[in-house]
Amino acid sequence: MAASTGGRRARLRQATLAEIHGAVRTLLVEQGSAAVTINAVARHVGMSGPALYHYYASHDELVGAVTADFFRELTAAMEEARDAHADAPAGARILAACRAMRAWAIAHPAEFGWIFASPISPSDRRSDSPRQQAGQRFEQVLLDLTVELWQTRPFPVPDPADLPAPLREQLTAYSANIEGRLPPEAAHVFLTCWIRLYGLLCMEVLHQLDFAYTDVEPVFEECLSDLAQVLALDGADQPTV
Amino acid sequence: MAASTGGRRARLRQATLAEIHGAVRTLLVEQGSAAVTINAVARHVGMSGPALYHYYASHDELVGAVTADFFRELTAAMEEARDAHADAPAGARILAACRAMRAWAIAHPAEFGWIFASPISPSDRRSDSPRQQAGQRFEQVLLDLTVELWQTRPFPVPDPADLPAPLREQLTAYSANIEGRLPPEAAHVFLTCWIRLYGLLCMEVLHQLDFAYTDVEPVFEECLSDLAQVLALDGADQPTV
DNA sequence: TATGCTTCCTTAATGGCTCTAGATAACCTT
DNA sequence: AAGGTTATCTAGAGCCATTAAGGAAGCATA
Repeated sequence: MAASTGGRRARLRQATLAEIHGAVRTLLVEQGSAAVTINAVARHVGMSGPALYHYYASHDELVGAVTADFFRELTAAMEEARDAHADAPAGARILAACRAMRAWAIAHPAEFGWIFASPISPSDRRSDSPRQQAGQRFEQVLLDLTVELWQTRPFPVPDPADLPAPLREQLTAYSANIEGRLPPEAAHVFLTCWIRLYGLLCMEVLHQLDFAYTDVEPVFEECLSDLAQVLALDGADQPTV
Repeated sequence: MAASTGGRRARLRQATLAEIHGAVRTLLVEQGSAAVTINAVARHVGMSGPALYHYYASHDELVGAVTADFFRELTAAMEEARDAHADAPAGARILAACRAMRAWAIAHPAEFGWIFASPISPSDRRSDSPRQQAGQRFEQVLLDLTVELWQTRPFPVPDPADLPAPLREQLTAYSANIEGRLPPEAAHVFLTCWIRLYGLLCMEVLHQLDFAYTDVEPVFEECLSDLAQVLALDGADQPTV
């Protein structure tokens, strides 16, 4: 192995990688997922086919790498929204991050499709793949914000005794998995909110709502205000429901 | 064109079509979406490649036809659950149909993936494609039940004046689209419930919840009881919330 | 400076795919 | 029996992913 950072070769390699990723994205956006073939990408960057195998071991790996890019870009957009008003309360920053997520998804539907609706190739199941790592960092954004909210102004949670045992066990495991930063019942509220938000976005981007809506934005906003209520973000010190 | 029904030829053709669909499904389930190629399907039914083009004009059309099958099978499963206790109140039958939907999706994840997460090929965008027609019949099941519920024991709806204008306009259009069987504000409640349910199922089947849950069933049940509350299905004549 | 290793790229080739074209047999109607 | 229809075949063009084998250029060290 040569110098992995800094050297001229390494810089050139990075530039080539960036060019390859750019070509993949262009093909995806302009001609759809099926147009992203090794050969087409290679042609696009002025190489001939097999040369790409010096950068990625397979078509799947290339797709996984670019999908990780998309994940990171989405994450960055949400972090930027979160940090735009760093002094605002956690609740406001949660909403900002959620809106940023949808804005990115709407602006980049093809990319979001790869992030979300991809069958997740076997090679990307291993948790050390770039794709999985980017996914974990993505999840952290809203989790971090929710933890902060929980610590500064805890939201109402159900009595754990009211949760069915199988659910409670899974929540306990998840709570441990995030190092106890949320207790199981708070994790439950977090996951519930997250599922509603992400599920709605997924349906919108996959065109499952076309039969009823031409513009999902108000639906999304209503979902957000539902969540604000669940998380007691309504400005008052205690919810006045 | 020869006789389109009844004749011996027509019967043979139907049998061949069924065999083709069966081969597609077997390949999909056992080896994944990518294994469903024209050639592999043809081999499976003992034909050689191009012969399939006498039944379908393209790979996309074949996939669309089988996806429509899946849609119809899912619809039938829900209708069966709905009709199993034809004398039960509409609310109970709604819940039964929802559970049947999830049961089918869990039992047939690959098929559900085609129904839900397929990019919807351009040829299937036309509303007369078998795929779209099956989709419409599918939507009707829960819509019919909700209409019946609305007529027999109306659920609480928001004041239309509280809905933002853009949303209200879309709901009015949708209400007209379903021939006014639900007024816009009731349609809003229906769509909201529908989105939560379908969105959750979609996330489960696409493995987007694996990071937190190993068994989504209790989450689904909690979602259902949320919906039961929204639709005031709780047995009392009026919700006691 | 000369030698050899590494990196990047090429062409050639294999075997798969979709889909078209043309030919052939078998079947149905008249 | 004749003519049209239907179902199938083989051949082939033009894609694709991937492997193999080799060449040129940069870099490092003797």
